Amino acid sequence: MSKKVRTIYDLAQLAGVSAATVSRALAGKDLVSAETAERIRKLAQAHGFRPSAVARNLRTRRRGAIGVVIPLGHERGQHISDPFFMTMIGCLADELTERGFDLLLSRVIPDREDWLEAMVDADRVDGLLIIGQSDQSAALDAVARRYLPMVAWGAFEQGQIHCSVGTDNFLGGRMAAQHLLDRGCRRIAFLGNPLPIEIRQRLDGARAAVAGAAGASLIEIPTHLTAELSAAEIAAFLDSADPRPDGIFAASDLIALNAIPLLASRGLSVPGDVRIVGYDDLPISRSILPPLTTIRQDIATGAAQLVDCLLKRIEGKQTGSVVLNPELIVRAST
Amino acid sequence: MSKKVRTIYDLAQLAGVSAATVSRALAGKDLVSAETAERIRKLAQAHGFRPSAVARNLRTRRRGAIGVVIPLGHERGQHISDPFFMTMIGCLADELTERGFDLLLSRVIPDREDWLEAMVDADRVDGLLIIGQSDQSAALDAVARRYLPMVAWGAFEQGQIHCSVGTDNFLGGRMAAQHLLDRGCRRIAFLGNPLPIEIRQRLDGARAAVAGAAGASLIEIPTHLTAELSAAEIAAFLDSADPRPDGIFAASDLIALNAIPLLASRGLSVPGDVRIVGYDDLPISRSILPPLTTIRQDIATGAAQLVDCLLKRIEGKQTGSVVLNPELIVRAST
DNA sequence: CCTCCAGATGCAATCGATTGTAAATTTATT
DNA sequence: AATAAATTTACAATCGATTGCATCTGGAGG
Repeated sequence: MSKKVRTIYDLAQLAGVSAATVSRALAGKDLVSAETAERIRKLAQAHGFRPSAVARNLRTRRRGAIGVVIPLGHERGQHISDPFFMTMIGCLADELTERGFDLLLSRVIPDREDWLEAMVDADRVDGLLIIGQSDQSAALDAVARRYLPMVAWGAFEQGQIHCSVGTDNFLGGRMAAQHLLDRGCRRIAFLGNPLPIEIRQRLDGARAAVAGAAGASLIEIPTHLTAELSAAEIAAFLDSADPRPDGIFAASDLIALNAIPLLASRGLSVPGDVRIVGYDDLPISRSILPPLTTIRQDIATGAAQLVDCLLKRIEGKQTGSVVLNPELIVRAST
Repeated sequence: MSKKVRTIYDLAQLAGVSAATVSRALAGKDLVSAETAERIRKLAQAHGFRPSAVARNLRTRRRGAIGVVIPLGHERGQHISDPFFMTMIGCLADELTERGFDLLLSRVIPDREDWLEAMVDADRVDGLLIIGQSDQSAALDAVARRYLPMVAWGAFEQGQIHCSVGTDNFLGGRMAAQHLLDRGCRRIAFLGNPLPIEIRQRLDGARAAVAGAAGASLIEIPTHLTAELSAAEIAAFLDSADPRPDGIFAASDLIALNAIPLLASRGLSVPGDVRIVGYDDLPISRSILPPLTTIRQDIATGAAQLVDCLLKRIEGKQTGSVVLNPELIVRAST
């Protein structure tokens, strides 16, 4: 074995052609004859040669990578354990690799205001995906004015400048509440922190449904931001509520998961005494007892739409925002 | 405002110096006078100029990015919803950005054998972190022979070639079982699929503890690979076991979370009738009812160690594998 | 047998920053 | 004042691939 083939020049020498020909052969251009191309490709394979992505990126002015910005949790943990994000990342990774892009992951650093500008100026990626805009809508709009290839996951609001892809949280909330009403519930409790816009929209949906049902009322219980820490608040509500609710709409499955054992420990059966609906359709929601009725967001479709929009924008086209429909999954908890 | 400053040449012209000086000033080298450097830096700031990372990478032969390989789940979902990975990614992102590296995320594509080779040859990253080696130890060893900057999270086995960082699963398993024994349990059930090496080591630890206790026995119940799907198997075991176990060691918190409602629905109280220990110390384990006793892996420390090892290796130094100690967190479930 | 054309290949500039070394400038020394 | 020493700055090569344009080759057509 001779010395390692590092560059297309090495390979060109081996093949007895010029570097340009090697480059074209490996890129699959039709300017080289089929047989030469084949020979070069075989040679590259044999020597385990892959052209340097960095050099290519410099020349072609394309980065071959998409930046994905996610509110990743650590000890201080906000969404730290929400499986939703993990699933989303997985789906995005699939979509992006399929289209030949790498995935550059970034943490949001909340204490710096120019995090988005910095990302854009660093120019290491062809586009940006923002997962979980929460309350950054204004920041996104500001950047969206001058930077096209950026799409955000989450709520759609009238008047926003940036492009977003997400499910219709209002509709989802209404479906959940309506389902409880259809099952005969009349005193419905909403568990969740309405500060993030997505949650507020779900609450709005629930309000709309309840307002349309005779004799029904909605009790709104703001829980802690972090689902895991909200158990105490839920317990306090359950012990003080009089009369007790006969239906619960939890703004996320994680909250429902916290609530169910609390109900059980108070001798309340699900769905006998209280019916409960979650949101997200986490995998675990299917296997707990009783299996949880929930509103499902199709994450795979969402990820595909995100990437579609982004690629269109990378090509310079404008795209509108996408609002997907959520789906009611009925299980034993109602 | 004149036309956009895109390159150091543009900036050099503005500043009335050469590109080389700009480059050095921005890089903070001491070859340029302090005042010139300051002037250039101000100018760069004013024009929102950042030197191209791609060009720099090409010249310096450094990539400024670390590849993180994770078994990301999608629909077929294996670890799809395990919050452990999300937390790990978050911690790694912190450690890496702090040290000036980007995080390039990759999905494992299980059907291709050369996934690791491809990653290495693509040469887009300075090093690789493998999270969740599961059964790929041999593949890792093969690559480790020729590729230094790679560290894997997970189990350490005698004789492995590659560098790994992880907690002592044997010790963790023994601690969990010993804790149950100390609480007076004598018929202990182990719930978990022992195929992944990490789980097998936990089982081995549990065996060792039980073997050392008079009159105690260990019942090994292999559950489904995916924690979420294992409920049926656990139920089947609970209904057939005679006598019923008085202690349960779940190989992960997720499994314990599945098991607890099953126990409750059979009229078995925790910890009155059955004590139960989990593994991982997920955030939700603290807030369920009863709060779960568990074995905690310190993910933050693990992530820091992973990055430390990797950076040493990028500098060409050898490093040994690191085995961290797990910690028993006692809560109300035992 | 010569010209022409199309297809295949090579030349050389280019992407944007880094850096060894040479040149220019300033400061120190006698 | 003249030279040596030290400090700044500029020149130009380099990283490795891409690509417009020029060149070469071989066969068709006249």
